[in-house]
Amino acid sequence: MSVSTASLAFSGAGPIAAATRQRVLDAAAALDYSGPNPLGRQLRRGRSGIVGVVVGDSLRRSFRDPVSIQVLDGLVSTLGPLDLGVLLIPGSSDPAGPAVDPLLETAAMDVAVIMWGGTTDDPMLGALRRRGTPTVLVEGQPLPDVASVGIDDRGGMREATEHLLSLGHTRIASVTLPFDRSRGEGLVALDQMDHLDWEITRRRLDGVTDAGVTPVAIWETPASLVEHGRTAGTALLSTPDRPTAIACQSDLLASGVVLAARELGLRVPEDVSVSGFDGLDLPWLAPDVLTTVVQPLAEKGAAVGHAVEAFLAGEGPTRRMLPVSLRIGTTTGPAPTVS
Amino acid sequence: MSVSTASLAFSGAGPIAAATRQRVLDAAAALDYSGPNPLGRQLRRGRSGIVGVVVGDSLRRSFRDPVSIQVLDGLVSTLGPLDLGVLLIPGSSDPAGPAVDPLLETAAMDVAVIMWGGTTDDPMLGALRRRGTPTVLVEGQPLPDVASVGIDDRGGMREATEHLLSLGHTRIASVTLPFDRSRGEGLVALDQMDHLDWEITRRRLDGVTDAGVTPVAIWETPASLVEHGRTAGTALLSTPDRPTAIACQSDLLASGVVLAARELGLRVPEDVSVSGFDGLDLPWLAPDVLTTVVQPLAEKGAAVGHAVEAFLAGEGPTRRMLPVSLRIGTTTGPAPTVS
DNA sequence: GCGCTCGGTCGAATCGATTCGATCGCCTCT
DNA sequence: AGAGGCGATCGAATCGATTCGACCGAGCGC
Repeated sequence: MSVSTASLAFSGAGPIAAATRQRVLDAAAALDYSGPNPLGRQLRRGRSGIVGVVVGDSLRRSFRDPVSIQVLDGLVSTLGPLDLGVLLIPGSSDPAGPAVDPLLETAAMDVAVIMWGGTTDDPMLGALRRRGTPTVLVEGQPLPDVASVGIDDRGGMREATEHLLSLGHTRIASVTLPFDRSRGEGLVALDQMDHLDWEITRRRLDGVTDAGVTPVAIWETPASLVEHGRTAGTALLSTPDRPTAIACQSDLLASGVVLAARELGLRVPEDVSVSGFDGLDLPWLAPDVLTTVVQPLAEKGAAVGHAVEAFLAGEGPTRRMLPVSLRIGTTTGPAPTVS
Repeated sequence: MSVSTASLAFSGAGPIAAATRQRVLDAAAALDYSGPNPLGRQLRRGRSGIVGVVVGDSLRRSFRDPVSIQVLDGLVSTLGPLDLGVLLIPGSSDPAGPAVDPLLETAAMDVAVIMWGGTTDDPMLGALRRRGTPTVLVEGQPLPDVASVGIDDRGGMREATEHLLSLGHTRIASVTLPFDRSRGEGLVALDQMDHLDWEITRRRLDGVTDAGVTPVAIWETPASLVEHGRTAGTALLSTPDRPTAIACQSDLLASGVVLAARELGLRVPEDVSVSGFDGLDLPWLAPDVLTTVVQPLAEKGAAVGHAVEAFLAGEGPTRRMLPVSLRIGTTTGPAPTVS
């Protein structure tokens, strides 16, 4: 029998007699041949069936972030039925090392996805453009030739800030995500605002401004983690003229701030109000429920999946912005009356 | 110029004149050819440079587990320098769906890794054997032809239990990981012990027995998550003759039990002692520090990486067992005097 | 001056599957 | 009975890079 017949037998497509098919399968079993070699198939098809996903910077850090996880989960759920696999690509964690992971340069992938599509001059984008790999950017600024998926960060943060204003707060501080790749930690002076290079941080900060608020303090954190929120909260709430409300750019940061407040003997929300961003479930804050801007995380992953699908269908880069909504919990309340 | 010369120019191997090399690169730039196509290279090499990793069952659940994350991180760190990529393969989460993810059957991979290498009759192992893909099993029972990486679960749990014994505890309960794929939740009667199919759960339970203890209650949880620990703790500590110590099979479960105890108004460790397993940092338990069996998570990932490396070097399946150590924190103390 | 050697370049085979067009019977319709 | 049609099978080209052996010219030693 010929190779072409065997191929027909395995693929199932094309006209083939049942008897021949069985004969091929028997022969395959005898030679313990276990189906077509994926590499040959991929070369012929010109498709690897693989989507490279750059998850934040270091894996350890990204994977501790429930936000990334849930988006990734939504993405995988969408890609699975399309017979696409997800190749994990570490972002550049080590400033001394290469700017982009070698996988990004050499691995076979049909489409690349950059979660946390960060800063404006990202070298990863250059590498992908050079290779001609279609790219989906999550939470980055829109670029020509690059598909993007984002949420209404700015509007959501504006809404949260307006909620605080309506409760009578005037001394509002902000705890933010990193400003740039150097990931500083601490108070940001007004004259340092120009090194704000991370798109998502900028947009969420702009939302506060949109509500007409100038924060009494801006605290930058190196990553969205509870411990950094705790550090920020401890610092911000230990000052004599402490803020009465703290708007955080993520739920993990916010929950750290709440923990810090509790440790300092402050009541939430009677003494200080705290708001977050993301809409996570935070069981360890129980019985408190965080006031937060809820973003549709699984849908975001699905939207990324659809953007990938569109690329593979030969359509151009797509652009999608998902809505957010404010969820009012128990961590925000009326501003304390001045004493 | 010829294709072979071009290949030499790009690979850098083989004798090639600098002038020719430059000419090739210029021509490549002119035709905007961006280096060799990975698929052709892979087909020729017979290697895809990809390691398929099956992470627990559903991605959402696995990624909420810091243990998986840290092992995965250690693995990626080891694989990166070897120019190997990690392909994420969802485990079988949906009992109605296919037993193994199609990726496991069709994706190109040089080696497969199964984290949480679970139950004895795992259909994934069959699929991989059929394909002839070398396989590394984490926390599974040793099998011929399959490399394995594990820790001394049994000894560690024995040590933790002996620690509780030395504090005078006699009424010791156990909160366990899932027994089998059905993932029940609740008290396990003694006559149901035979459906204990998950290797890791069995070994950790055996460790308790090794110390000479018969648990006064065994509570099975569907997954290693804080909320399941809280449910278990609430149930076990609400009974009139409650245990004075609870040995948990994971830190997340243990932290849930501690939270439940606090909610019930019980003091830890004065009223009830709690021990965990894994050695995670649990900031939300602060200022308490969990007594736990510490396992080297990043090293475990690295060990998996080395097992992969050994396979690719043509060596047979390797086997590795890593040591654990007991870390005594503030959540265990002398048994309360009987009233 | 002749031949040998070595650095550099080129041809061609190979990895494994897919797929288009061609071929070959056999059945059916007229 | 002859011709047309259709279902089944086969050949051969193709995807793109790697690599072994062959080949060619120049330089060097005898």
